[in-house]
This record gives sequence, structure tokens and C-alpha cells, in this order.
Amino acid sequence: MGRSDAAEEYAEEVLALVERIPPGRVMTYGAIADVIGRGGPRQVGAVMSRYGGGVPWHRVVAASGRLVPGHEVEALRRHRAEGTPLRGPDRDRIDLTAAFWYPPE
DNA sequence: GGAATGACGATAA
DNA sequence: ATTATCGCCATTC
Repeated sequence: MGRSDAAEEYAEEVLALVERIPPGRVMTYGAIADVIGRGGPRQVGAVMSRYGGGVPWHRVVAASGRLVPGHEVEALRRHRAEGTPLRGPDRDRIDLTAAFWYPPE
């Protein structure tokens, strides 16, 4: 009941979904909130900020293709390593049209 | 109870 | 392409 239960359960759903994102693919905060059907992009962001350390957090990007604020270098390093479709002269942004992933069924 | 906050998103300039 | 604003929505002060 306490506020923590609901929040904790919500966090579990978010993390479970993030773990399902295949290597080389990404999901946006908004899409994750949409799939879960609860909360919004900011809520997902809050969960990732707090509990995202144990999941492939770099596979979660902003709808603009922007990488995780404060961890852009590390995220980019991982994406290059797993072959995520990138764009731009310096390959520093995600190619959302090619990398976006949505859970089947 | 109201204001501030935040790993967002869409739009305007 | 970049910055500035405003809307969203649950949590925290």
C-alpha cells in the first residue's frame, strides 16, 4: 500500500521490458510507457535514473534519438560495440528509423 | 495542499 | 540543426 509497493512494481515492469530490448536495438522512454500502459515518459526516466544500473540502460533513448544525458560517451561506446545503427558524420546519434524496437505481440 | 522536480515529448522560432 | 517553451504526470518537499 504504501507508495513504495506500487512504485516498486512499476519499476519492475519497466526494468523487465528494458531487459528484453535486443542488442543493437533501442526503445524510447515514451514507447516503454506506452507498452506498459501506465505512467509516462518521465516516470520511465525516473525509474531508469534510480534503478537502471542493472539493465541495458543504453538501449533506452529519447524520442529525438538523443542518448542518455550524462552517460553519452559510455552509451555510444556500447552501441558501437553491438552494432546499433548510427547516424551523423561522427556516428554519434542513433538511427531511430532502423534501430527502434517494439516488443512483438 | 501547492510548488518544485525530472535519464521526456512535441512544437515554435 | 539548436534553443526555448509548454504540456505531462507521479514523486518529493
